[in-house]
Amino acid sequence: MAARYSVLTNSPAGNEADTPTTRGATRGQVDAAIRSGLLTGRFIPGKAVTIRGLASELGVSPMPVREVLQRLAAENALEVKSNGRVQVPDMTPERFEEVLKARLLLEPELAERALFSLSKQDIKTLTVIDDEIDACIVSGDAEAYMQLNHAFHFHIYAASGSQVLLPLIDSLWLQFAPFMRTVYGRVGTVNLVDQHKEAIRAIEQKDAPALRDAISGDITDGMGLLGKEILKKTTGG
Amino acid sequence: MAARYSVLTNSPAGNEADTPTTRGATRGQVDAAIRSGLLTGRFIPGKAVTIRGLASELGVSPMPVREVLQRLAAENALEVKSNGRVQVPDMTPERFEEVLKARLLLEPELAERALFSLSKQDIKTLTVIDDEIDACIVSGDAEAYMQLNHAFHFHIYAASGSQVLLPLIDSLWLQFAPFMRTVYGRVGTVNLVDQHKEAIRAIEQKDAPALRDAISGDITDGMGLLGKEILKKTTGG
DNA sequence: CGTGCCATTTTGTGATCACAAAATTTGCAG
DNA sequence: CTGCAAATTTTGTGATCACAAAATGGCACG
Repeated sequence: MAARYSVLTNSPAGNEADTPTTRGATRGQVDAAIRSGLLTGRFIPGKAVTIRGLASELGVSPMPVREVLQRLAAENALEVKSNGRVQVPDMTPERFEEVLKARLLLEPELAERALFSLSKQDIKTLTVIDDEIDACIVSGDAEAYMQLNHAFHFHIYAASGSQVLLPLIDSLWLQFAPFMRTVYGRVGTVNLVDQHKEAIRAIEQKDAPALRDAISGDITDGMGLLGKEILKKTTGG
Repeated sequence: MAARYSVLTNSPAGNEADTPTTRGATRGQVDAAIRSGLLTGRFIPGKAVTIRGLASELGVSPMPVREVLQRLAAENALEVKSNGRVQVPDMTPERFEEVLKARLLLEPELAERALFSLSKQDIKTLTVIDDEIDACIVSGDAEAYMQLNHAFHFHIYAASGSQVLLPLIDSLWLQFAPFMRTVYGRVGTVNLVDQHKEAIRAIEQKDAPALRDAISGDITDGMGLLGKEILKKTTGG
């Protein structure tokens, strides 16, 4: 069977106007594809991912996939088992509690650092994103919700220009996102509440403590309550 | 010149009692070698590292080096520039301040989590390490000092059994270690003071707040004061 | 019908190759 | 001597290959 170029690659010889000069373009596309898949929950925790499988699915050789998988394993988004097999890590209560703690330590801090770099245009963008999030919650589109929730948070964080804290938070999101997707698949999205509007108000008023509280509350509401409950149930039965 | 198997590799065909079953042994050795080199300051910030260079230096093919470099780049220990070149990132005041902040947020927390897992044997080990550190400070052996200081901190942190916070802190150390090495090379090690003895005492007495303070103080003393002063000078002239 | 064993297939790993882009050196003209 | 351009070397990238270990499936035997 001829490898059917499925997703984000076209003919490998004819890219003239695309990104011809950029070194490592293929790797970048593979990285973006897998990363996006993890963040929106298209990879199931515990499921093994194979180099050749992803390579043929993306229409590229195994080489760039190998490198990207190593990258993601280094960020603890994927797990390399002792036999070399790569899989999406299973969530455990301990891991979950640690991710929650780390998020609560780092994200409010980075949000505050971004506060005075956020323009009126940014506020408008955040409002648009939050409206779309509300629509996804009622429509029950978990994948779109996750993508937009990520966009909301990282639109704030990215404004900080951070080079250290931001990658750490990136790693955290990659770790809990696949698990949260399974949670939404089980309990739906209607129970979701967010403190995004409080966050937007705090940004408008340049109120740092309020922004910290909103981010903390959003993390606790969206992740803490929901996830802890699920983990209790799954470990119990 | 024939590639002289320099460091940690022997004949590739005769490993029977070593690690024959372990998958990815070569990559693991390359990873350990480069990581150790970064943590002890054998790589200079701003200096480019080449795949083929490291490969021939370690007596392996470029393949495992490529993957390890991608891993370390994902941890922000190395920087992949737009032309594909890989180099040790230069330290900037902004980066330094962020690393310091992140360390102060994460490391006291992880130390506290490890507190009740630290045995009397661990305390003895820490005491031995700290004695060796004192010897290195007076003898001026910066490389050994850095290796031991890392060992001291991570012997505590590792006891926590953390799977999330520990890798984040790992990434932070890889980011500031090469820079700190250049600092010690400039101002020497005699000015170094550490709060390791206070930390050991807090562990003995299972005093969590005291341990947090000791770790925070150690970070501030060893990194904050020294590094900020250096960065001010270098950016000023 | 269950269980252990063997053949087959899948998969990761390390090595090598070909190519293009980038850096470096060389050479020449002003 | 200086500055620019062409040639050479270096370097990263993607692809393919060979091999070993692991997983899978089927088959025989109890």
